Amino acid sequence: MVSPSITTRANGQETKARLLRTTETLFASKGVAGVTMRGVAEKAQTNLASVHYHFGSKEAMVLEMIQSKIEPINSKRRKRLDEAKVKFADKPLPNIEIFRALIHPVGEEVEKQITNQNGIIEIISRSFTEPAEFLDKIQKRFFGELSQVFMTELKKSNPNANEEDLYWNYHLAVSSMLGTLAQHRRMIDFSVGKYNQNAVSAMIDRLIIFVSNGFEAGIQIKQ
Amino acid sequence: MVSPSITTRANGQETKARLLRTTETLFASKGVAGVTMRGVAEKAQTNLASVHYHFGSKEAMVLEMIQSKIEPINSKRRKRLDEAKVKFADKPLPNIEIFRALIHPVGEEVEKQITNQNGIIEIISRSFTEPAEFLDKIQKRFFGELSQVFMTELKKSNPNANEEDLYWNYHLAVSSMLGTLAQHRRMIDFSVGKYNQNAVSAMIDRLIIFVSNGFEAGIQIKQ
DNA sequence: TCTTTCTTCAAACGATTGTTTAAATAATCT
DNA sequence: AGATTATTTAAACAATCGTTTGAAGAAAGA
Repeated sequence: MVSPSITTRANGQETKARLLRTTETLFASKGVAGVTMRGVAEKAQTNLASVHYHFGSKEAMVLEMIQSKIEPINSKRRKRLDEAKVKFADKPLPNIEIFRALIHPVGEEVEKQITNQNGIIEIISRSFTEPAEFLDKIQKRFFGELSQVFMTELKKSNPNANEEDLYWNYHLAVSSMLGTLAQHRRMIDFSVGKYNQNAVSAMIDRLIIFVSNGFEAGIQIKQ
Repeated sequence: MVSPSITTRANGQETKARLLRTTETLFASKGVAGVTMRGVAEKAQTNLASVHYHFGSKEAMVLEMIQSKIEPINSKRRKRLDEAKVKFADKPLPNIEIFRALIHPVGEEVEKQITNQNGIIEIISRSFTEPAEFLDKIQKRFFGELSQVFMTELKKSNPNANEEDLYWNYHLAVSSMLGTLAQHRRMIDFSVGKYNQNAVSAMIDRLIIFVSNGFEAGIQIKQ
């Protein structure tokens, strides 16, 4: 028989999606330790074993959820970088354009969520305040290759800079970005009551300026 | 068994110190989740229940250990700030002096440890890659009051700056510092084989420049 | 010495965790 | 339809954790 689209049975894919959403919520509010197989199963209104059936393990489930959240951002990062290259027509990019391509997509993703339930910011934030073994996996998986792309671009834009300086300050820039995202909840204490999506956007814009200026101050010209 | 020691008995205080050192080692290498009461007891060659006897709970034990590591750094931070005030004789401090007082003591503490076993950097790093509930306690306990001191000083040094800009960029600076310390292991990938205490010192110096320049770029002058 | 206090010990408690098993149910295919 | 596959279910497994208990041991005070 046909018409598989009209029939809306609980065909596993739907359950899986429901499990991922639940994982998202739990992870955003309590981190990886707060994601328990039983908790996910219960909140997603299914059985404990079916969670293993769909993902194989807890770690695989959480990583798949994180991937679904970070991948779109990384795509935008590459896209933004490419657009900037076109715009500047093979001339070396200003550093701030490179860091904008790296950082701004995070803000865009935040704004995309009208119903700002389990914010992407919370996901990212939690991702970088997790026990180290977990964190390492995330970094290698979602940040390794991307870093090389951006590092290459920074070299092009700063051909006369000491290479060691470039590496160090790129490291500082990325660490600052991650640290700021991870620490974003501290902001709530500052901007009492005013914490919203605009506040996040403002933070992102400020972060870009902060980071690119810090970066440029740190690289010295050869000779 | 035999002649435990010529000098003293195992009088509790000694056991407690031994437990704290063990906690240090485990925490530095595996984080708070890697600190198990049984593991600590075993490595410290004492009994499980005696760990509770000395600390009351696991959390209290870990926090006491962290406190013993962070307190000296915070003392140095205040001292450095006071010294700078004296040096500049009531004139407003350059921002970089303020950030140097905030950040440099971390590097000093690293250099102090000749036998660089469970480095202070690892402790701090782990402290900021822990589940959020734990992290919040650490931040409030070891960073709340200190932040106000430094914020006040920044206001004095930038009397014409927009106060909102000051808050935001101080937040960015602190987050960058914490993020960099937390992410320090990424450096190992960069400086293969060359990762040592000098590398940490170099990182600290670069971080100070990075942060103070990022900060200054972010604050705009009123009118 | 006797007594009191501090410290250590073995053992169990109680709760939670990720994972696996094997049977039951639902959907799909021939 | 029947056979096959995909999914869900209840139940148990196995391991780990922080904590508590009550008694034994050691040090210090009287």
